[in-house]
Amino acid sequence: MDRRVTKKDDDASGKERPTLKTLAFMTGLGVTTVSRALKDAPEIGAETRRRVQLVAKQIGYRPNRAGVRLRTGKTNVISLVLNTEHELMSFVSDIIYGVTEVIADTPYHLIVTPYSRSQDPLDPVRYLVETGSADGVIISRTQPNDPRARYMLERGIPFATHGRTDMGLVHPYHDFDNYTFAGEAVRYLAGMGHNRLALVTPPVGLTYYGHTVNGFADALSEVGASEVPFNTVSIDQSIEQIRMRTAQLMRRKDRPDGFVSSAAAATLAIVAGIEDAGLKLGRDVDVVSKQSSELLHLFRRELLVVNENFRLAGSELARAVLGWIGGADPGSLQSLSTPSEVLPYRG
Amino acid sequence: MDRRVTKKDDDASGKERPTLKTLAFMTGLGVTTVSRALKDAPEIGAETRRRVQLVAKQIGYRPNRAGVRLRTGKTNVISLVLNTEHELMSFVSDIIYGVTEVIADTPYHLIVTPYSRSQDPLDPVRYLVETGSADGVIISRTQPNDPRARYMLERGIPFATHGRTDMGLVHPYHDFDNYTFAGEAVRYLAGMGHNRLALVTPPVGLTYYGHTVNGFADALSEVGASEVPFNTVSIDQSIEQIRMRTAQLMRRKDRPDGFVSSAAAATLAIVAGIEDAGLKLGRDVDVVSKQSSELLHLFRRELLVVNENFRLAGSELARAVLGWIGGADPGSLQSLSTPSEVLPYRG
DNA sequence: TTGGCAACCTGTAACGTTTCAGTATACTGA
DNA sequence: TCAGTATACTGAAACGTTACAGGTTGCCAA
Repeated sequence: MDRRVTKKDDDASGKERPTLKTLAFMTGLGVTTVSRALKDAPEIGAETRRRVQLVAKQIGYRPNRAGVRLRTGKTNVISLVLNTEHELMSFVSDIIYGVTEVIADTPYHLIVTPYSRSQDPLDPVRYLVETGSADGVIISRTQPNDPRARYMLERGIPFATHGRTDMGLVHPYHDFDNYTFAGEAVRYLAGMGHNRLALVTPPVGLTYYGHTVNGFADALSEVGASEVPFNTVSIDQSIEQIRMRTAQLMRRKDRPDGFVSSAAAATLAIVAGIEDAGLKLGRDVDVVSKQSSELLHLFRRELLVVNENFRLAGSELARAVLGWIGGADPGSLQSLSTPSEVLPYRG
Repeated sequence: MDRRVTKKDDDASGKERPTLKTLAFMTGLGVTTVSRALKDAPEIGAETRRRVQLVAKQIGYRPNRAGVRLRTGKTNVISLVLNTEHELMSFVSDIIYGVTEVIADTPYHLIVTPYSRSQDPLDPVRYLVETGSADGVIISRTQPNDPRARYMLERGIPFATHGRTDMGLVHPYHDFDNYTFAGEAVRYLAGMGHNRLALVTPPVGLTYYGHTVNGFADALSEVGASEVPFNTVSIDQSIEQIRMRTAQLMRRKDRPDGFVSSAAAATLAIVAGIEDAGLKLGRDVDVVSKQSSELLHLFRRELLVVNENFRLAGSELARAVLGWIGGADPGSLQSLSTPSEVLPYRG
């Protein structure tokens, strides 16, 4: 009387999650046939195919990820590799949302792989590749000569970078055109009559540092303005540091009359520093800043902003990796986002 | 001469990723023994155990996640379920970082499962449970009577909620003490001589809406101040809406002389609205606001802030789920974070 | 009639892991 | 001496999937 339900004969019970075996039992077909029917293999009769797919839909069959992964090596996972130590990167959530928007209609899951400042940025990437934990990887904080990109290219794992590299190697990327941004910012400030400009740069070493610096420099000479060196500051420093150094700078006789800032958080600090020095934004000095959400104009109306859409970046990056996984030419999966024009406050 | 490398005999080649079979071959033991030795099973001799573990470390053995998952059902995945439609939730990245901090030393991966406003919030949770995609789940935007919590409790899947429920059911949570926050804010404003206060509430329907409203109301009657109703506004409305409604409110004769705001982004809008109405913060009206990063004092020095640490929330939530997965009593995995005191600007 | 072939379908093995049900050996106590 | 038992190990099976190497029809051309 001890009738235990063994795994063998409860296929039709409907309580357990259905597998191919369940479907095979219900349709009277073999497991192989069912598997093929579900993926529209050509050697399956049209009617059988329909029947299987109907039943599968009815009982809510979903392939077991572990089974597929074990058998095929396909993980259906995209990994977003993030540095967790740069505090004010609120845009991270935008990128994540952008990515999830794109993969929502796919079988892919998004895993977030963190690394901290103390680690080699290559570590998490190496981990992902060695353990085969993802079909595709998205990295940010890209460098001109990026060991992670090189590594993944060698290992043949699809990836996309947020920001370009400069190694003569081709791979998918999405980037914001920071050269144009910095140039437009300079031209705008020059148009307002400013001619002593300071640049708040991206982190030294990242590719877009170079783009920004070049755009700034080229436009400066184009409009005949001069640069007030401000090399001690970059956007991944702390608010306090940026603020203090800005105040120092602004108390000097040869202070700038315009700033170009690569990030909204840094801009808050810059403005605080300007005001610490007893100067007034919009009168003594103007600031053009990138921002990723519409907050800067609430902060100070005098600010001049250029919008960067990180949700878009996330979507483009996801599309790029998926494209590469799907076999597209990596060279065709590169995109560059054009800055909006410089926007003053409009009440 | 067509010596193909078959899977059978390349175990010692060192090129492929090592498996238990590789270890078994190298140590001369059986696969079972190796498996047990690696997890410190008692029936393995001490010396064998050491030997196996040494070799495993040497060749960098890592268990194949798909194999484990298929065999045991254990995914080693925690899922963070997020609403992607609430734009200004920059704190999301803090929560993510908090979670990753805790799971960094574990075999767990973090997957981000999104849902949009149009969907039933139960959908993503149902998906996770039905497909067995995670060992544990973290949800936010918790409601007093939360169908997701009820569902997961029924299905017996470990989870933690950001925010409490009120269903008489016990489960792990982390929450910020918004009752105390609102109360302290009111007392502080009263101490400054304000007695006509408005509350910018959390989204109606979420548990902490109630906490906040109650803390506000109780403290109001305690200090003998009165409420200026501002029910048309809550913090997940758009900046523009909040700003406009605040301006409307502030142009009325019976305008408030103090605000308590539940989120930094909303506070920016409130201040903009106040200024739109031609009034001055710190003279005509004061605002106490929660914030998750140190930005509000840069925005306006007159603001009064209370800090809420979302990175801590993420860590606590991760600890809670892992604890439950590990068999701890869910009732012991609840934590409440106490607000800092109300902080004025200190130059 | 027969051989060939196309169309459809099937069983078996394998991916890497853990669990079950053992086996072999050495030691214990009577 | 011998049963009993503790210790240390092992092979086979199973999780759900896909790839490989067939198998069975039925039809057509020779």
